[in-house]
Amino acid sequence: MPAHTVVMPLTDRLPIFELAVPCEVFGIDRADLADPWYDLRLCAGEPGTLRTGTGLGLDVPYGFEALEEADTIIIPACSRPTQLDPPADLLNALRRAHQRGTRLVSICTGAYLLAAAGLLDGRRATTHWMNVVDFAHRFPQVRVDGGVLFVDEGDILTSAGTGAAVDICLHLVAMDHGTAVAHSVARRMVVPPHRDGAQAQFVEPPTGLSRTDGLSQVLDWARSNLARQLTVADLARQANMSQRTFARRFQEITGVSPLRWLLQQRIRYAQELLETTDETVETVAQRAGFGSAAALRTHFQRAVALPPKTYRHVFRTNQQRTV
DNA sequence: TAGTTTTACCGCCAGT
DNA sequence: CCACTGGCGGTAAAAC
Repeated sequence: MPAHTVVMPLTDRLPIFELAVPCEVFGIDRADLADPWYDLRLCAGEPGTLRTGTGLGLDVPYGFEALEEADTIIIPACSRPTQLDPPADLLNALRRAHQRGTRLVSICTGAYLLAAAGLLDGRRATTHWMNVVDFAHRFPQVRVDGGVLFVDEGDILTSAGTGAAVDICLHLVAMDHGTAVAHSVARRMVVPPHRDGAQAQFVEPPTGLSRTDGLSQVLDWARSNLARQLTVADLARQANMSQRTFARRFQEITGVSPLRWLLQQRIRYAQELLETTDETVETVAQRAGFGSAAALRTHFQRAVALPPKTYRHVFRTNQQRTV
């Protein structure tokens, strides 16, 4: 099987971080986790040296024609002038790629290019929260959601600012190679496992700590006690809050309701068990805190779009030591 | 697969 | 007045 080709079109004066994250995830050979890993190519429209927003010079090996061979195109953040007046040849290349069925992914303000190409019309999308108002004004046909880390529409994915680049890249790895591999990459990058797309673009208040602290302990506790079939009432008790207040704070901080979050954790743990053990679906269901295998199947099918057994079959094939 | 019981969610509002 | 908590009840969702 040839490596999945990821191509990133770069534009002048782009910020460096959103460029660096996909390089870290896809550009390093991680054949020990999944073989082959990805084939990452950087391309640009302008000949000669490209500069990042901070003035660093980049020699880019490919032109935009490289986009034609991409399985996935990741559009990193771009400078304000590029947002307002994107290169027409790049927009055309993106439209053609979309027609071919290429997976398109934007990071941060890269969403401006997808929107300018008309590819987000009528769809849900996100971008950096600081740009949401401007974006919505410029592209009223796009249903922009400034409250999530990323939006996965299947063939087109858009992610929020800066740090969310990590989340969406790991999300792509999880879809292509399973959650265990994505977790390994996260561990090597020394970032938390992987946040769900629906999670809020939560920004820690300047004074920090106290607001989230009580809750994050409860989340850790819940994650390590999944098998106990915890209810929302149990979590509220653990947090020392009334159920009403707990639900409210939970929603504010994680962006999802308590039960949704619990289900996400259970699904994710079930995925990991399916990938890394030979336990029966019944046992996996128990260990992940589902009341029955039937309940696991229902939720698993809805969240992952595959039945548990099929999922195991797909992702156990190249299962190996994960660091 | 359908039907019943239990649990969660969220707007509303009163109390601090 | 504001900011927050927490109880109630209708509806939606999950569990059985």
